[in-house]
Order: sequence, then structure tokens, then C-alpha cells
Amino acid sequence: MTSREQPVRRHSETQRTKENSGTETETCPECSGDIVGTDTEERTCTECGLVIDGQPIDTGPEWRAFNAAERDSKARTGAPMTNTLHDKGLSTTIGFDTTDVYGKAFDSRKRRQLHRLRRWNRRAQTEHARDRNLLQALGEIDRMASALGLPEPVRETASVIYRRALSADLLRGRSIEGMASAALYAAARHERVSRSIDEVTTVSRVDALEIKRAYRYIDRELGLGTPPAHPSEYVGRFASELDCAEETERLAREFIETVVEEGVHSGKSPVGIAASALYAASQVRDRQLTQAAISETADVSEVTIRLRYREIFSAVGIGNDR
DNA sequence: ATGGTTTTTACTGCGTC
DNA sequence: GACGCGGTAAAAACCAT
Repeated sequence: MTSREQPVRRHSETQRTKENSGTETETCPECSGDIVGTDTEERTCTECGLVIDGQPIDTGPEWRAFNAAERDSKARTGAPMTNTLHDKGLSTTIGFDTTDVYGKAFDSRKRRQLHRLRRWNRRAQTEHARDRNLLQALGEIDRMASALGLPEPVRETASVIYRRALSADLLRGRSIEGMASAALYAAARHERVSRSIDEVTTVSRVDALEIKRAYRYIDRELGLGTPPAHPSEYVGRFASELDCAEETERLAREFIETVVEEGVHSGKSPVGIAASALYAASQVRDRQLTQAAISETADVSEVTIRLRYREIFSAVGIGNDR
């Protein structure tokens, strides 16, 4: 202990700085030191030891229980509210007691009735949950699709995929967001207007890893058999984003055709090939595009572009005469 | 988990404007 | 000196097993 006497006084008036700014910092009225402690315990000043509002709130129960059964019988509250359930956890559940409030056993007629009630109650709830789930997911798909400029048929396909996943019970423990993103990603590839995972990520509320995981899961479980993305699916967008010459884009597409026919592309990322083909084409024609610029818009490293475009050149039979 | 392949990161050096 | 490019080694990511 320090030799300094710690003053213990009650003081209910506190100065609050930064009134409405998220993190609330309190300052001691005596020495303007920092106040530590939460509502449930004593709050004290770190500098002078002044106790602020020293009447902690006990959030626990006011009764005591010595075993689980006793706790059950004394507790008057249930599970906390949650937003992860469609009804915030506030739905009715029909218990499994076989006795009425007086402890008298139900007759068989009553028991059958209860059984029916339980069943319909459960059905109504899960139907409801599914509807809400679907509604939210379809909304998300729509939003992301517009953001990515994907046409109507892709949204259709995405909804179908999502519905299939839902009815196949693939949603357990997975986020609606992630699943919706994955469904959209898969749909775009099926409709041959692929977007990269990275692109989907930019408009999704979940990260790339989750989308990837969800995608692989539904692709496998639903037997989607998603075809590999063709490099030329990316060329158009990259070209317009870089606003390069029409002719360069056309040449890039030619290169890609050749490369694909030769099979040089297998195993390599289609995005990288598309980017490199553009670079290669630009080198042949006007040399307007830099590796850095393409790397930026296509999200492919410059190294990869270098590696690929050399392969492209040798595949299309362009020597080192640039 | 593992191992093979591809991609990225980080860095260095060269020629040009 | 900044820029565009090439090359390399090592790390990281990816993918099938």
C-alpha cells in the first residue's frame, strides 16, 4: 500500500467529456484523472482513488439456489433475446409435460391434441424462418448483382441455387450473406459472365474466405458442376476499365483463344490470363497499357502478368521481336 | 495434414525520359 | 530521380489427396 491516504468519498456528480461520441471517457471531478470500472462495480479514479457512484448494481438474481433443480424452480426469466433467430428467440414453445397445472396426468385425447399443437407450432415457426431467410437472401443477391452489373438471368440462377441450398438444408451454421454471395458467384460463372471472388467480395458484406468456403460447399453438395471460368469473360471489363483501344481488346481475345486451344492455360488463373493477354496485345499494338495499371484493375500481381504474357507470346508464335 | 503448383511479396538492377 | 520493366528467392495461397 502507498503511504498516501486514499480518500474515500461519495460523489455522484461526474463530469462526462465527449458526450455522444461512442467511447465514453469520464474524468475525475477532483483531479481530472481517468475513471475506471463499469456500472456493475465501483468506479474509481486512477489518479486519486476517488470513488464515483459507489453503489454497484448487482445484475445477478436476488435469490440463491444450491442445485440445478432449485435454480429452475426459482428462475423467473428465460434466455436472452437474440437477433440470430428470426423471432428474436421470443417464440412460443410447447413443453413436454404430460400433466396439467394441478399435476394431474392428461388423458390420451388431451395428449394427442398437445402433440398436434406442438407439431403445427413447430411447422409454422420453421416456415416463417425460411421465408424470412429467403427474403433476406434474395434481397442481398439483387443488391450485389446490381452493384456488379450482372444481368437478370444471373439473378434468376442465383435465386434458384439459393433455394436449392435452402431446401437441401445446407444453411446450417452458415451466414445468409455468405451463402447468397456464393450463390451469386456460382450463378455468374454458370451464365458465363464470371466475376472473381475478389469482385464479389467488394460488394458483399462477408469476406473472401467465407464466400469461397460457402461456394465450394454448395458446388459440391448440390453437384453444380460449375464450369471453369473462361479468361475472355474478364477481358471486356478490364479493357473498359482501362479504357484501352478496341483493337487491343480484340487482339487480346485472339490471344486467349489460341492459348486456350493450346492448353497452355490449364491450371493457371483465368483472371491472370485475361490480364496478361491485354498486356501482350497492348505491347504488340500501341504499348499504352502498363503492367502496373493492369495489375491494379485486374487485381493480379505484376509478376504474374510478366510470367503469363511471355507464355502467351510463345504460344501465339511471336518471337522476341516484340 | 501434406505436398505440389501457382501467385504474391519484396527487393534489386537496368535503361530511358 | 522517377518510371517502366525484368528477374529472383522466399512466403503465401491454393488445391487435390
